[in-house]
Amino acid sequence: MPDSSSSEVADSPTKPVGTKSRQSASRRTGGARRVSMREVAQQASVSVATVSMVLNDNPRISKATQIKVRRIIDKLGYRPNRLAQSLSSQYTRVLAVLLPPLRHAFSDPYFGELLSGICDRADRLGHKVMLESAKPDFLRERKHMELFERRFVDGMFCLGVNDRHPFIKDFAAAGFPMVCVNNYFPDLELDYVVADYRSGAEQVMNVLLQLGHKKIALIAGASEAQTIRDIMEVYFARMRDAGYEADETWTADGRFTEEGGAAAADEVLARHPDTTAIFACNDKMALGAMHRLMEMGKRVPGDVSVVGFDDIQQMAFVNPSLTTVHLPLYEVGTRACEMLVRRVRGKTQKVAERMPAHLVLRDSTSIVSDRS
Amino acid sequence: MPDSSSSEVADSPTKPVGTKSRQSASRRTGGARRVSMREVAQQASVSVATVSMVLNDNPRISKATQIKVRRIIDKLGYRPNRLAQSLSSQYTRVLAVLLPPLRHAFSDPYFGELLSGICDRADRLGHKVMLESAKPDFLRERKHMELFERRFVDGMFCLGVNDRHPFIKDFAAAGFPMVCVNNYFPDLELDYVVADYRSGAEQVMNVLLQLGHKKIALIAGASEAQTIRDIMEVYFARMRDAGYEADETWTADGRFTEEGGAAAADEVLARHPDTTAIFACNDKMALGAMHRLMEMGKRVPGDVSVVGFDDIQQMAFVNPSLTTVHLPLYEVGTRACEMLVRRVRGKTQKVAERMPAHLVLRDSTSIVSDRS
DNA sequence: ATGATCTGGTAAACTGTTTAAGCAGTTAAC
DNA sequence: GTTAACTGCTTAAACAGTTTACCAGATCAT
Repeated sequence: MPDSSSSEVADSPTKPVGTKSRQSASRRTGGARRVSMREVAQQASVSVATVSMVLNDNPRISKATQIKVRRIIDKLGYRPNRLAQSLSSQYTRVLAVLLPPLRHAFSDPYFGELLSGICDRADRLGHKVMLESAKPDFLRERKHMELFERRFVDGMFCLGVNDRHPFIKDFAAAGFPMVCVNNYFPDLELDYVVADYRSGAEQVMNVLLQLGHKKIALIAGASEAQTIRDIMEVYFARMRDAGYEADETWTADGRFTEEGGAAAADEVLARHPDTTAIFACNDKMALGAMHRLMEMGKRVPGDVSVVGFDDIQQMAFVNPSLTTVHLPLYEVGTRACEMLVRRVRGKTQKVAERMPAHLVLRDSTSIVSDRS
Repeated sequence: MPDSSSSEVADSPTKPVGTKSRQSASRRTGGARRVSMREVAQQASVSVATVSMVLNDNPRISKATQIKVRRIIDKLGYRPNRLAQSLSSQYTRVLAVLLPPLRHAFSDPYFGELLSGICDRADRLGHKVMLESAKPDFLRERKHMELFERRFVDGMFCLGVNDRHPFIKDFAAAGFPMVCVNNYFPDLELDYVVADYRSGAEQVMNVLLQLGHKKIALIAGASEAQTIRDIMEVYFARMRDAGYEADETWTADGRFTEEGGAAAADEVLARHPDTTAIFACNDKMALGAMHRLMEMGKRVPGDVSVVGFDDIQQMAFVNPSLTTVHLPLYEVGTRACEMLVRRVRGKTQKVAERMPAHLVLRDSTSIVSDRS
């Protein structure tokens, strides 16, 4: 080592290093010669530091050197190794998306739309997106923390979390950048971006009440999520304000699935056969409920109106097309991404954002029929 | 450097290194002390190589040393840095999924289901999954190659590619591990896993013909995909065999979307108002077609039977529930993942696999009505 | 003429692993 | 009795970058 540095210049410029790295490179990438910074530096007769500075547009490099080095880079087809960059810079420029461990989480348009927004913006901000599923094992083994501790990622998005997921406190405690997407925890100091569920619910209740409905059932999802509780609160408040009956018997848990929605519709209609409207907290449950209603021989919206939430793509094409609340999920995703990146870069203030939702009136709702 | 080895033991074990790394560690992770292998080695009075071997369960390490080192690892809460591991080992254990740049690609249950299978299996095989969208820019800038060249990933899945995507040849040419998911290129030597579209199409044609349909239209997607061409071939062959009319006028391109399916239904019915059955190459187009038919006042399946392809989750809950071909998309995903990992590990033989598809008979199909 | 400042660059330390080579002592084989 | 193969570990060289401290020469003010 002590003498190799002195002999470095004397050596044939291409031979010694070239031979070595050719061996190690060919070990994996059959044929595709791997070029390192060192080789670029040698060919350009500058130091690796200079090459590094050229790549990072450091103003201390002269125009002439810039051009000289860039020419060699192009000639050799050099690409900086991202692992080495990350190891050195401490930034991986990778963000993780933590999805709930539901069987169809990935194929759920709700998560897909959020994901879509996240990915698009991440790409534009120069970040990669990694997918993780919050399986019980995953959390038990603290893998969500390992992602940071082992320098896999710079930051994380949490989708579909709720009060039964105490793990989300871990990030804040350890100071790891995390943004909660489309859910929030009023009593925790966490960054979040949500759609305005409350306003969405208000709009639904307004239209249903205006259409003359008095017997309105609510199909909720897990009531452990704050956004769902927001909807429930609005529902109960507006029913009470209007002077109509509304208690636990008018609600059922649909677990956010089509099957659950169908079962919940059964449940509610068994208890209140005179129900004239069903308000589901997401579109999948609404679809399931609608399907079950029709199986029961009820007409939608003739006998029962149905309203969903989320406005996922397909709902404009089902029969009847579904009245629902449009959530700007894509935008929630992009916004969340911007915030997470900002947080990764060191911003420390808590961020919280609420994005507008609006009702989309389609064919699954109508004026209450008088004979009921 | 030459004397530091002799003084290493004499030095206070915690002080010199500890001080240095505390500084650099605190630079990012506010408070969460970062522990490196070096510190573990020091505390355990062994070399870093030994710690490395302990972690990798190298049999040359004695039981006693194993325990001693592991105790220190636990005590310090040490986690190996994945970047350093990857840099050294040349394996990132990250796989990329390349999705087509469609507006709703992520929220499309078709891709979601494939993705779900890929992610689950990748996780079990110790790999992470990264998402990429094959936007025009992305390909033009050769980013799909950069992913490999810059050591982001070990391998790649290509979903939703077709003949208009010449870039997929690049991987094979450069020797980068890639598996084509649910599509294939008969004349290219690429690994792939597909569902058996041909058999699925046979089953559809069988049932439609058996139900007495003679005027069957086909809504295709991009005919640049081999799997779609497979369906078309089967369609034409079976129509010809049965002695029924079938030419270009009986087909339309639905671009795989609901809107496209609706437009295609319009097109086909304008040309052939006596159509009694529509066979769509995916469920979204089938849904769009069904919706349009009902808007036109046609009854499904009373006037026109509709069959889809893919069997995505929702289709059991739309009205009427959709008869479709169930593709084992989740399993295609898992299988593709197994193959890619094997390929990354050095397996060189070309792999090609076809997974069985089966018809799911639901309410959107019926015997042809005689009055048409 | 001389010290201060600026310019453009280099050497070396640093990020945190893996792994090939080596080493001293023991045992087995020829 | 020499060679060979273990054993359990260490050393040092990779891996491929970033960054900091320093340095030689040019410019400038005094």
